[in-house]
Order: sequence, then C-alpha cells, then structure tokens
Amino acid sequence: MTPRRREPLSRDRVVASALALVELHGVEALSMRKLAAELGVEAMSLYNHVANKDDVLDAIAEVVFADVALPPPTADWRVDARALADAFRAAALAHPRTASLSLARQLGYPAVPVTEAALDVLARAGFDPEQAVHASRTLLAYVIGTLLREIGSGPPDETREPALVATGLPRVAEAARHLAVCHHEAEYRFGLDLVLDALALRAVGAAGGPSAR
Amino acid sequence: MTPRRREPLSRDRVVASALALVELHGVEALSMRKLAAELGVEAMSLYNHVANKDDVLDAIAEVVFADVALPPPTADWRVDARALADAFRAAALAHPRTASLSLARQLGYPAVPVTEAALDVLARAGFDPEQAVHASRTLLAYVIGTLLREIGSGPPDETREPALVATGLPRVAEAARHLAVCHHEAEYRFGLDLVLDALALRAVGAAGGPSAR
DNA sequence: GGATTCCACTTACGGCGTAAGCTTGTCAAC
DNA sequence: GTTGACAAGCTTACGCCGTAAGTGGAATCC
Repeated sequence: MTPRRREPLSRDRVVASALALVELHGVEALSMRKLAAELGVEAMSLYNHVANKDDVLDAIAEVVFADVALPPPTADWRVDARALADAFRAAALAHPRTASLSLARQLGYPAVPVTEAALDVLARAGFDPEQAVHASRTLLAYVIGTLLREIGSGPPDETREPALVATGLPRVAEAARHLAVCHHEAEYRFGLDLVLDALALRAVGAAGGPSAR
Repeated sequence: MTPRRREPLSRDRVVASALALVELHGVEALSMRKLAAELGVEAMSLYNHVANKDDVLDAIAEVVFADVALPPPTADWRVDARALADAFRAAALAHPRTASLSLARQLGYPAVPVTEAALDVLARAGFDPEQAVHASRTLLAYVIGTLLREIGSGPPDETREPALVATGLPRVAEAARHLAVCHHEAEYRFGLDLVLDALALRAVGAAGGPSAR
C-alpha cells in the first residue's frame, strides 16, 4: 500500500547525514560505508549523488558558511562589525567539528557573502577598498584563531594547573590559575574589542576625523 | 666487514622521516607502510618505537613548537612581542604542512616555553597575570589565524579576480583586485601592528602611565 | 654455553575508498 | 501492451590502510 518503501536518496540527504555523523563522532569516523548505512543504503549508491568522499567533506564544510546569519546594517559600524564576527562565531560553534574542517580548507564561494558584509562594514568605517581587505582579513584571522582554540580544547582538565606550576617557568607558574581555565566567550570579547579599537584608530587616521598619525 | 648493514631504527629517526614525508606529500599521504619503506624496514617494526600512528602525528606536530627560536628580551616590550610572533610564524612556515597539524591539535607541553615568553613580554608591558593571559591568547589567536590562511592558500590563481567580480556583490567586486592577491607577509605585519597598538593602549591603561580609561 | 632480551619480520584481520558491472523499477514512445 | 532507455539502487572485487599476534635470530649478560 505504501507507494514508496523509503525516501529516495539525494545529494542534500547525503550531505545532511554526513554533517550529522561528523558532529556526532568526528571527521575521522566518517566513512562512505557508515554514511550509506545511516541512510539505509549500500556504500556505492552514494556515488550516484556525490563525486567522492572529498566532495562530501567539501559540501559539509560549506554548510557552516552558508549558515552565517548576516546581521542587518545599523548606523554604527562598530556594532555591525561585532555583530558580523558574532554571527560567524555562532555559525562555527553550531557545528564545531565540521567547523574545524571549514576553517582549515580554503574558504570558497560560500564565504563570499561574509566577505561582502565585512567589506561593507569597513567601507562605512572609512577604509578604502585595499585597506578594507587588509582590515577584514585581520579581523577574520583573529576570529578564526579564537575559534580554533575553542573548538580544539576539550572539557576542563583538573590536572592542568598543577602541571603548569610544575614546569618551573616563573610566568607560567604565576599565571597557572588563569592558564588552566578557558572563559572562551569572555576572552573572545576581550580580543575582539581590542581589535575593533585598533581598527577604529586606523579608520579615523585613514579617512574620517582630523586625528593624528 | 661492515659491522652494521644500516643505522638502527629509533623513535627520532621515525619521527624525522615522518616529518619529511608529510612536508613532501601531505599528511593524508602518510601511512605506516610508506614510512617504514622510507626507513628500509617493514611497517610493524615501527611499533617497536612508537605507540601508533597518532603518536607519530603528535610527535611531528610537537617539532614545530620545539623549533620556535625564542628571541632574547630587549628593553622594548613591543619589539620583543613582535620578535616572538615572528619566531612563531617562522617556525610554522618552516614546516607548513606539519604546522596545520600542530595548530589544529591542542597546543601541548612543547608550547609552554612559548607561552612563558609571551607572558614575560606582556608582564613587562604592564599587564597583571590574568590580563597577560588574555592578551597572549589574543595575540596568538591572531598569529594562528593568519598562518592558517597563509598555509591553506595554494599558489596564486589567475581566475579568482574575474570570478569575484562576477558575484555581483558591490564591495567584493570593487575590491576584487585586492582580494585576489595575497601579500601574506605584508598583511601579517599590518594586523600585527594593529594588535600591538591596541595592546599598548590597554597596557598603559592597566598599569603604566596616567592615561585614561 | 645457556638464558634473556631486544627488535625486526611474517602473517592475518577487518575496514577503507572506489572502479566496474549488474539489476530493477519507472516511464515515454509506439 | 510491448519495448527500450535510463536512473539509481546493489554486488563484487582490488589494493590500500592500521595494527594484533606470533616467529626467529642476533646480541648481551650470567
């Protein structure tokens, strides 16, 4: 009576399953056979919809950038820059294991709208196109560096602080209490403010106000 | 007459060969069998010296940090901070393919001396231990983000600029000329100066001068 | 000289990505 | 209603992979 035993396979279904598997068990656990099994199908059937395994990995990496919810512009470019960085960060943290893939691979076309938004913010801040490219890359480098640390760090580890003290290095021992913990969110904000402050200085110097430099 | 047909295997020789292979052909091309062949030995013999493949990868990732040539302190903390960042960057670029491994994995004990140096620089800049931890992580996040882009980007691609213009996005099209090229060194310096400027402001506000905030 | 220890070797297993070919269900054209 | 083409599943097979388990010969110590 059921007209169809199951949903037909499709590239989208394959990619969605792959993303789910990677988030559950990590990239290294993804195999074409397990992916097929997840979809109730044999491995080779996947090749009717994707070119090969690398194609699958590329596809799930792109999803992360496609998921960046670009914030609408306001009158204040600093607010917008922060919102854009936050949106990028949120998209990455929504799929952390896939995000490390996305960040490592070269950012392809799905990242272009993000670039557009960044360049627009920085143009409104007063940068000319060339400076805006440099500034956007600086901002992105910081956000990505932060994300990499956050994604890579496992659960809190009780043994880290004593181990750091035991190194005998004075500055490390002195700061061991702070090195052992990771307030990722707060640290991200600290550095982001810092970078934005610096960009604001450069923007003023470049175009807007009468300030020095 | 030769007392020994060949050098005996050792963990160091295995790790050195693995590093060389990874730099030549990439991580994904490293297998225990090829590594053994490179050493004139069968695959299973490697397991007398390393625990497993992951152990090998950890070991080569550590080499990168071990190779950071920590610069001697001077009287100017900004000079020292820049020198430290440069040294880190140089070590990573000396083994680019291994470095992406190192940066992705959580930075382990070989990275501790680098942390010590960073904290020392920032303490001399006037940060208290907690602020110094935040500041060093910000600085490192920027340097790592930059490195990731530089390492990930392949050779220059002639077709990128027209492709960017063709997206129809106004800011991207306007800046396509600058987005298509990668002056990695110059861009690294631009952002590093920017971050250091911002850190200098915070340092003054935190401890040294009579300035505001 | 016999025992012990080291270390490379052989064999084997299960899992991997995917090339090549086969089967089956669907549907348009006659 | 039959036929033929095609899409999309399945099966088989190959050569890789990491590594568990066991073998054998040389060097080292009593």
